[in-house]
Amino acid sequence: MRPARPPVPRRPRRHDPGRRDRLIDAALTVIAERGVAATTHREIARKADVPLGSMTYHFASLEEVLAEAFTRHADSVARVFDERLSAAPDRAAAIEAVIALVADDLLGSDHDLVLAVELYVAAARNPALRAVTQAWMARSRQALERHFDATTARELDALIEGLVLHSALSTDPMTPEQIRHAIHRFLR
Amino acid sequence: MRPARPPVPRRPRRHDPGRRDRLIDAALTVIAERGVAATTHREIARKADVPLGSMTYHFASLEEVLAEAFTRHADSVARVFDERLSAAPDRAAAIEAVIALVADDLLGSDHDLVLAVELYVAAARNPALRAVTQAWMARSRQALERHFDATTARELDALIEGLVLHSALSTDPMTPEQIRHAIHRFLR
DNA sequence: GCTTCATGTGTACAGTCGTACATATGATGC
DNA sequence: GCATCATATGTACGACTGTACACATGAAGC
Repeated sequence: MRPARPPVPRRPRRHDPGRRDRLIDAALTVIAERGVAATTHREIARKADVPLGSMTYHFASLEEVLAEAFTRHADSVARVFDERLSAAPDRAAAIEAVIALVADDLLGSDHDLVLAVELYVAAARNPALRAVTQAWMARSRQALERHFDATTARELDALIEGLVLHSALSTDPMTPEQIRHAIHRFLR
Repeated sequence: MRPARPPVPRRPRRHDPGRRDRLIDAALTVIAERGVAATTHREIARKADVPLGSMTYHFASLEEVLAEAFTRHADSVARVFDERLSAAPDRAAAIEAVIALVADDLLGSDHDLVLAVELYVAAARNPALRAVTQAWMARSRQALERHFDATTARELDALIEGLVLHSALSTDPMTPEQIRHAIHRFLR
């Protein structure tokens, strides 16, 4: 008799609803840890512990994965932004909310920090991602406009961006007190 | 007789001193046009119109090319920064110099804009490039300190960063008047 | 003029990539 | 139970990558 075909260790099929979601999360993890440049089908699949073929089944292209991942990330950051600001009863509280946003939420997590910058360069080349970025910016500006006039909101948004980016790239990041000082100075 | 080996059109050897410099410039062009991710030995060689082998002769690795390119770019931007600010006789002129820097130099050239963001993400993963970024930041802060105290210089530097980045990514970039307004507001 | 060797040129190689696709399997609706 | 088909899995393919390297050539020093 012919020997049974050699025992190719085919991994058992898994019932895995929500795998697509997990893949998007895995993609975000890979982007944050390794950068968009190193974010490949294979790397994401490895992180999520699924076979390569699963990527092409759930996504039409790598671009689609990136777009979905960044959209999810921007949504989650924007949500925090909204919550912090809508919880502020007055302007003074709003200023504190902004300071907390920058010092705690944005600078508190290297993860988020890197994701933002990665999104920026990706957006520079990819129209779909540029749309994600713009929706994100519009949303945070809108949140600021709950408490500040449109011009102030726009300028403040830019200042926040600068403070975060500047701190992110510095070996000597600004302290929360320095952040507070800069924001108060602008809004004084 | 054996036919002469088919006429492989070997390109004539060129006497080309300064080729290494041209390659670094070509690398900057490729980075600006296509992004770090698409910046390959072959792409740079094509842009500079030299054979692939020339890349590995002049540079030990692609990383080395990127580091040299970004260093050159940072130097050239920092030089403009220095010149604008050292030409300002007083604080009022310095403020105008800063406005001109942002509105004309930084936002005036998509090229420079993209290079800055590309450098930021590359720096996030590459220690050599992080050093380049930090030297650049230190230098621009130092230029600002000709006219402003250290704290103001640092905050202003961050604001500039934010204004530039924010405008770069927006479909609706700030006008020079809006830039002027934001900077005056901060320094008022 | 001859030698030397820095510089210039072409090509090969092994690895990784995105994507396509053939095949397997079990949850679901009947 | 049975059929269906969305989902899961493994693999193949051509394209492109960084890098190594063999060979060519002519400028520079003697």
